[in-house]
Amino acid sequence: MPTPATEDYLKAIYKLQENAEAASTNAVADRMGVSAASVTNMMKRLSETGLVVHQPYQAIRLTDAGRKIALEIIRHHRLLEVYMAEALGFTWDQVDAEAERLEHVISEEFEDKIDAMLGYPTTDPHGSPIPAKDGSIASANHDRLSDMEPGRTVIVRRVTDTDPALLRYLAKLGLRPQNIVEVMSKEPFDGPMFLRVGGEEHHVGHQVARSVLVEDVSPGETKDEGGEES
Amino acid sequence: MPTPATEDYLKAIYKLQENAEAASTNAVADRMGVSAASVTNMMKRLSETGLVVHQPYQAIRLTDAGRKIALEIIRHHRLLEVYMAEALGFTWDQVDAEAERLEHVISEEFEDKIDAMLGYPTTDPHGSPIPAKDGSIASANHDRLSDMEPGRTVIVRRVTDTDPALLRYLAKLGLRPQNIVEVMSKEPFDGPMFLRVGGEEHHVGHQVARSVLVEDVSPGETKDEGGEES
DNA sequence: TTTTATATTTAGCCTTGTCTAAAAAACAGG
DNA sequence: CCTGTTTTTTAGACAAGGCTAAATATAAAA
Repeated sequence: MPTPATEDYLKAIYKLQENAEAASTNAVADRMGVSAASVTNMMKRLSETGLVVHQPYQAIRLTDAGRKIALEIIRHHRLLEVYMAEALGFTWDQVDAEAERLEHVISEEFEDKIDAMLGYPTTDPHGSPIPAKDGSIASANHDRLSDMEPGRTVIVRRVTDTDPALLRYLAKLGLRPQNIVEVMSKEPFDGPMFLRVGGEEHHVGHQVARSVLVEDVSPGETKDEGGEES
Repeated sequence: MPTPATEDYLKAIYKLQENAEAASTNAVADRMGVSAASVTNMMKRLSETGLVVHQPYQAIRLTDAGRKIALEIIRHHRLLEVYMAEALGFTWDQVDAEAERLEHVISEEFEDKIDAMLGYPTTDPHGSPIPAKDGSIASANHDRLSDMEPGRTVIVRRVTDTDPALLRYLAKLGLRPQNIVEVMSKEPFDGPMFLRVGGEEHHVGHQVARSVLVEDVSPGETKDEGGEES
């Protein structure tokens, strides 16, 4: 069985790769809050146990075995988040920190029971997909709210930040999954956006809008697969 | 914050003391499944942090600070057991192992939420008292079923074993908290007892009967405080 | 292409928690 | 009161994870 530390490293590497970022030593160190030297050291050991591939000075990649563990832990994490929100009345800004610790210790039985009790949810309270038991995971190709042009109407699908203060702010604005947002206007040079959400109007900064993933549902908009903005 | 290992040591020492046994190095080692040398080593460090008092070659005692931590962890453990049994449908033989890992990682909020959701229970599924938040704990002075004489009628109050196989056996016999048991007969030399439980009759071995704590409710029986059998 | 800056690795050290083997203290029996 | 047994402690090692400081690659700039 992998240790909690091992699981955390694999998860960090997975998230970087998912984000299409290179899992460099520094990137992992940043995300984990440890020194770069600690990462190098850990990667040497994870290589030996066959969970990652790491040639010195190159990006770290997960092996199939490593990815499997990462996805199991992410599954635990997100199921726990849903459970704590639904069954225990935690708010969406509290669940991440709690799940961060519980994810390493719950049994397969515990996982199965809460999964069934929740009716086999597919996303967590922040809209992140919950990996299936077989290791498959839905990969939605959402846009960032910060990239949407004025006049667009979008549905919030996911929030990619775990900072409790930010999450409370987003909840107050109504920027939560499933809510509809109209982009009224947008200032240049990464300036603030002017939004209409559920009857209210708000100005939100660029950094905040970046962490909100949306789906364009503007009239006449067709779903195009993987189109980058030009 | 104490580490999980620290918490486990303090809990082990607490349980020995609760059982009126001396918390010797060997006793703790046994209970923890570690070597005696590991215990000596750990006690040196726990002494330095003021959680236990340990003079070489003498019994280990908890300080107030150490007892406080032990009780917090036992509270976590027992609340989690109730929660998993009531809310998640775990059987009473499964909850101990699961709680053993979860007890170290749940937050104060998690503890409070499940406590409230369960209606502030005072005992766990095995009848063990749940320490209050202030560190107080109900100390019931129960007898062992194995010590009860033929003719007595008793109510099962608590089971002091965590072995899943034994617990499943006890459940099948009906030897669970709140159930009424009549002692029909009892063989000498720690022989088996013949019991009537809920309309069925069973022969149970001495070791098994020893792990069942009961309250005497025979007709004409008065509650006497702390009376040892003569 | 040489210099400079940045990223990564090495080297060496530390803490926690564990172990085995050997030494020492405590206990028990005669 | 001495001797053998049991208990406990000491000594020394090890693995996991982490750190800092120094060395070395790599990438960027001149």
